[in-house]
Amino acid sequence: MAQIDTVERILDAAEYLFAEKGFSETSLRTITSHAKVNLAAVNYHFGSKKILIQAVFTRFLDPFADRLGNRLDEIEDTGAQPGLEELVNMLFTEIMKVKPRGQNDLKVFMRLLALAYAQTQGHLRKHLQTVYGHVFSRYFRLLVKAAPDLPEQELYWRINFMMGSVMFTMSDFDTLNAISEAENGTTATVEDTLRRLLPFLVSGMRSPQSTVLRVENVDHS
Amino acid sequence: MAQIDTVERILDAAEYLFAEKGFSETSLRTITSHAKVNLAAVNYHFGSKKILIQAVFTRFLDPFADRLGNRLDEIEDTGAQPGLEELVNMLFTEIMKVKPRGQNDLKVFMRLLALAYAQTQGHLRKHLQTVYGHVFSRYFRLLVKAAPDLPEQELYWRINFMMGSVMFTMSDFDTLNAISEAENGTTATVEDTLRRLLPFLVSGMRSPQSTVLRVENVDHS
DNA sequence: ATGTGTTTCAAACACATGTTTTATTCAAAC
DNA sequence: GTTTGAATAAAACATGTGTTTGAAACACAT
Repeated sequence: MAQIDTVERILDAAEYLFAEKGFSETSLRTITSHAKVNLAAVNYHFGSKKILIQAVFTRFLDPFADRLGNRLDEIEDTGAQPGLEELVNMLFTEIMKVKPRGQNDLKVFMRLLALAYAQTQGHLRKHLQTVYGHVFSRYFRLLVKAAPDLPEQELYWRINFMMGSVMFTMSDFDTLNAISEAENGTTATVEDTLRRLLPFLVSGMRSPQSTVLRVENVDHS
Repeated sequence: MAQIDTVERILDAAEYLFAEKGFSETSLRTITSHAKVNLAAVNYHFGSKKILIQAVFTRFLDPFADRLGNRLDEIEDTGAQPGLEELVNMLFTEIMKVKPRGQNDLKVFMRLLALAYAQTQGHLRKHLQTVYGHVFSRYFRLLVKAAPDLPEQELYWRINFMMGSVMFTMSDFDTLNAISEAENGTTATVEDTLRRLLPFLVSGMRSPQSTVLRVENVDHS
């Protein structure tokens, strides 16, 4: 094969540009010219733009899900019962291990994840659900076991509150960081910010239920 | 003028469809046919699609910002120093007062807000910043005063963690609620979920700073 | 060298988009 | 009744899109 890295170059450019502008807003022509590749190469190698989008996610989500799965295996093997902080910390650690592709880095990874949620790209959500749903279900089950004894639906929502903090913060990281620099002269790395997130999230998960809602679920002690 | 409500009908349809699919993914033809209005009406009444997008936000953000501003005036007049929980509660209360337009409701409002952040629609962010930046700055300053004595940049990030939880949860509310129903047979209203958010966020804001940042070291190579 | 299957390339295709144009309709003012 | 200006309608416009085509270039085994 000539130009063995054509596929990789397309993926690198697509990854970067998707994170920058979104899926619909990034044309194949922008991608291919940025990757210094012929326009037809995308449809030749991938088949369609939809499949290219999925391929971008697969490339960094596959090893991520694998590593997360291994961690979960270890936990189940040792029969350990990790606590809330330990679990969140584990997830963050695996997130930070995501390998930068080309000039792309962790921010791109996080922004793509957030876009996958926000942008109503129906096929993408379905794709990610069927491919990675199993691993995340396992992780969620551990979270449920580790959480303080709250009603299941309370826990469910709190987990999503957590996800929201992480997704939003990371996807808008560059903007937020720029504002931070302008206002108090400090900048942060993605790792710094994840470390800041950890106690925030753990405290949120451990917070008492709102009194209004606790009415249905009275504790007479 | 004939058909006095043409503008309103366009705004109703656009609001609903933008929230459903996103801005780039919603064509003017979809909007006008949904609003039972001629295609050219959008450019005649608004000038361009970009301006239509901004108009959709202005219509529900103007009264919202006004009410929030009034609340802030009251606080400054009385010289009160509201606490964290009080402040967040105040914001949520104002959010829940946002009037449904046509068949649209609070979910549409929240989803549009989240889209404004996620979708890199540069002109929108700039527009919202210049029009509503002042009110939100006032609110943020109150938050800073109400927060426990943390370094300013710590506070800054935590406020954004909060925003993330709210935005993400509300923008994906329908999906999350559907999953909740499938898994434990319970559904929630937007109001329920905001009430659940309140203690979660307040606890997060009050969490101790992590002294030892115990995220494992990672080598990217 | 030759032949073969793969990859690249320029061009064209079919279609959807936002926008503009031109003509028509309509309600109210004179 | 006529006139005037705004609102609507249908059509065309210009452009950008994802995709397909068919020929050329290429690597490589025979």
